[in-house]
Amino acid sequence: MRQNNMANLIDILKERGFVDQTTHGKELDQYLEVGQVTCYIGFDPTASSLHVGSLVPIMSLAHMQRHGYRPIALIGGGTGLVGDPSGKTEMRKLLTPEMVDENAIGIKKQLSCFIDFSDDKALMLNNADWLTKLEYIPFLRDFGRHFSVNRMIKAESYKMRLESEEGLNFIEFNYMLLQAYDFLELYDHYGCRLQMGGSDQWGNIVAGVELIRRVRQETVFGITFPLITTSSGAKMGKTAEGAVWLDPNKTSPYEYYQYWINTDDRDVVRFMALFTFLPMEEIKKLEKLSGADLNSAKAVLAFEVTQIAHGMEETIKAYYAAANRFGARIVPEEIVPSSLIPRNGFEVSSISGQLNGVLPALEIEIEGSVDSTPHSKIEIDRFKEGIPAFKLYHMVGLANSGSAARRLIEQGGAYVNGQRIESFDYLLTDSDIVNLEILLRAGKKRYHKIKIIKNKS
RNA sequence: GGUGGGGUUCCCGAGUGGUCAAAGGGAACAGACUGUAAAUCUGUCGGCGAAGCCUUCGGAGGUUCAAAUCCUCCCCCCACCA
Repeated sequence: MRQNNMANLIDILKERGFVDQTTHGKELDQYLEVGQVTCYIGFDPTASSLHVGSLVPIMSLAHMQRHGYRPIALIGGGTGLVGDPSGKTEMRKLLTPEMVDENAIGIKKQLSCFIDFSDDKALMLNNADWLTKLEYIPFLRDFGRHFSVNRMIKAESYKMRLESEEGLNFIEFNYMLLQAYDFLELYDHYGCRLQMGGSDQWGNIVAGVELIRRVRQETVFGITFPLITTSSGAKMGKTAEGAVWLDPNKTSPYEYYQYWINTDDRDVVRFMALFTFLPMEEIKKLEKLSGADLNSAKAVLAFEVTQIAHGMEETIKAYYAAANRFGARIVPEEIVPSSLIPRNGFEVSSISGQLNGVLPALEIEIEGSVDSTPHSKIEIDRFKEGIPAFKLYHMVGLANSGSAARRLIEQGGAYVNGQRIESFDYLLTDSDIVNLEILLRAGKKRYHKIKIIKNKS
């Protein structure tokens, strides 16, 4: 699926919806045509995992690499100690160096799923390596003098904070200089001439571009991505449970798949362009679809996006779990032919045949546990005297408290093995066990399976 | 350091002694409708096996039969002045 035609990368990124602003227009085009491009994006180590909100930068680096360019993922181990105020209404909690280090490790691992770091085809660096060694006075004298406070306070990225109640304190105000210095460092040591980032990073990127012009008399470039929101106006990747993480331990592949399959109709095409590598010609054809016809496109989207983050095996499992629960979707051949999604419903034979050669080992896996519905294990003895439904719902996490579970049940949103339960203290006993399982459902689409195990003894 | 304003339940924000688990809005959850979509309408929205009781209004004390509301000290934020 590698696209080796040398269509201008900018055009490709633009076509797929990655570009908000760029510096320099033509000169940037020329730079990208020469090849030998090294570009970087910074990632904040504010958590041990990245989430869906970081997918745009990640995918853009992946595109860079697919075009033979060398991406640098810069972990903000140093800048994370300061905190970026750009576009934020309030100050972030300062991270301790220990937290930053720990988070950086998790992020490195995740980026490796998207970008190939072998043989220096891409680099992963941590700006703590140089930022923490800076000395204050030399830094101020060498670099501080190149920054105009007058200009800085006019920057859009600080504006929100300057106007807010909370204001902006000095440590945060410094952030821009540090990020500019990063760019210089990467330019000096790795020949990196392109920085990319979210649209809130514009000010920081331009600061780096100008610093390098002043101290090295060289031109470097910047590209920003648009802030991706869903059509209903929310930021990407937020659900009731919080962020949608890329770490399978924080957001299971099943939940991840479900997040994408629940994409708003209006977002399907746009998201497919941004978050998959599927060819644009095929994606564009989907624009004609409307209404329920988009559902098969959503399945493709969920399948592909999950596959990129979690691999084929986990994706198949999530696909099966969803098919079992909500019915399989037939995905016609003409819908995004490049996608490997099973197209004939969910007969195992049809899919394993299709995938032969792609992932030979998979066939065995499919026969086993293909269902990745969230589940927990409970000893059979506990059902001898029975467990009240609202307690069970609380226990397995389908409700956050006993009260929430009562409400859920009293409002008619609780189902045991597909049967709505009428009273909050309905007693679940052995008679509710089917094939050593009990299937709980909350609302329309949250499921939890209880697997019955023998008593420990 | 001085003066003034502020810190309320997930968020915004009302509340200045009992009628306050705390208005209103948003988010969220459930139901109806549906396509695992959106929009809409209805209900719910601190905890407890639910009777009543317990915890909550920056923190710690105090006044009072009664405190988010009054007093004292402390912490934090903002504005202006220095």
